[in-house]
Amino acid sequence: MRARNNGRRPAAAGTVTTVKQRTMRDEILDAAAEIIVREGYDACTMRAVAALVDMKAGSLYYHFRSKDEIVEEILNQGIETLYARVAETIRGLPQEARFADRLSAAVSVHVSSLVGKDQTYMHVYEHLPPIIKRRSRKMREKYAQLWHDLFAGGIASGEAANDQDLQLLVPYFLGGLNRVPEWMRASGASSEQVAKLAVATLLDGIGARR
Amino acid sequence: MRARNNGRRPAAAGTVTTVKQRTMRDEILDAAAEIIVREGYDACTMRAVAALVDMKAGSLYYHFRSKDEIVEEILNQGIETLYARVAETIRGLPQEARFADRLSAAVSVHVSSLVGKDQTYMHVYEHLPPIIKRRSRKMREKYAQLWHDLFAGGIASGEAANDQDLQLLVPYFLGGLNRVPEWMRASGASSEQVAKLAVATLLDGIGARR
DNA sequence: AGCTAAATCGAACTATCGTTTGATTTAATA
DNA sequence: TATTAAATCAAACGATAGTTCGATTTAGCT
Repeated sequence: MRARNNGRRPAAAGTVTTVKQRTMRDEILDAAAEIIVREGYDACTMRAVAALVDMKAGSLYYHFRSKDEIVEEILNQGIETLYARVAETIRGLPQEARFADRLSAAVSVHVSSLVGKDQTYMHVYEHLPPIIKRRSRKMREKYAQLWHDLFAGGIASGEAANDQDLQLLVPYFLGGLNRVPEWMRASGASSEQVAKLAVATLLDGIGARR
Repeated sequence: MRARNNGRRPAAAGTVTTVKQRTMRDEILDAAAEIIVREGYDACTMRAVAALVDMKAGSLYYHFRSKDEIVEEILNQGIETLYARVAETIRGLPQEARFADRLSAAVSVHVSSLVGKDQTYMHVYEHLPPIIKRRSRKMREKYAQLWHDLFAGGIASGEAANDQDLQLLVPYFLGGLNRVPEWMRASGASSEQVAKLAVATLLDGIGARR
């Protein structure tokens, strides 16, 4: 583990605000992610990535140690960004927010993060070979825990039925949401529509009221 | 489109029952599917497939024209088998069966087809590059139509709320189900558990009863 | 036994992959 | 301007992929 610049400069002394600087490293990551999303993992060759940032393949190795490092970083950044956004959203809700509102907010952020213009790299996950997938398991579990806690809170407050096995419900629910981007683009649905559908369906179900 | 034996012999003259014959073609397909599921698409090389059926890579080309043909056939067989099973299950239900029962039956068959010992090849889909995925869109849409009709029937009979946008609900629901096998193996849940959870959640939701 | 077609082998070919490396350019500093 | 470090290039390397094809084996039929 050699020390590395990692493409980011420390904030200037005496400055509190972090300056978000766009580095070559970031551009390469974006390019690779774009190719994976659009054309699949196989199409994401070092030469293809390099071409998208106007470089030759070999030059990428100045910024990354290997292709795996690129892919792994895409995945990690994606999950961490998603986690940060959803966690922040939940944290920012008023104390008295109802379960339904918490859920709505979380789902909205989750879905829009996967397809919005601010999109993260998380759905890249679908395209990855199993070997690389496994490495990110821990972070994914941490993210699932976020939702687990959200649901548990709803049950504790009596706003959600407590006959749910959260160990099954959470991955089931998240699994459904993660698949959304694939057919969203085709159907032309918006993040808001999907979020609304997901929340309404999850909370009330589609059964006719008795 | 050259005429092909396709690895199956026509039933003998005068015979009504179709004899299911295990051909080399089928074994190759099984081997390839097994590798994809266990080790990912990248690991599914012609040499790896050949080794699993005790052959050399070149010999596979006696049975298939290309690797793509193998992968495509795995995908198509999987979807068609799934369609056939679910369609048959729904068709076989008594006329007076309630919507909840129809749904339960369909979900059970769907889920168990994805993970059971009788597993189809459908979850191979996850691992495929987008180019190959797109080719199967038509059949997948046909399958979705099956579920669309099921839901529409529930709404028509008043057993399901009619405020659902089925164009969104169906892919959302199926998307969730298709992701099930991945975490099922990890959590040790059974098909029955998952099917029960999915149906109960979809019908009643998890919101506390008012 | 001899023949024929099906099935498989063995060995190569071409293409492309990730990666390495020494030379070269670019940009900042002294 | 001279020096130096950062960044990129050009070209190749070895590995492995899908594929091809003539030779060889296997199995059924006469």
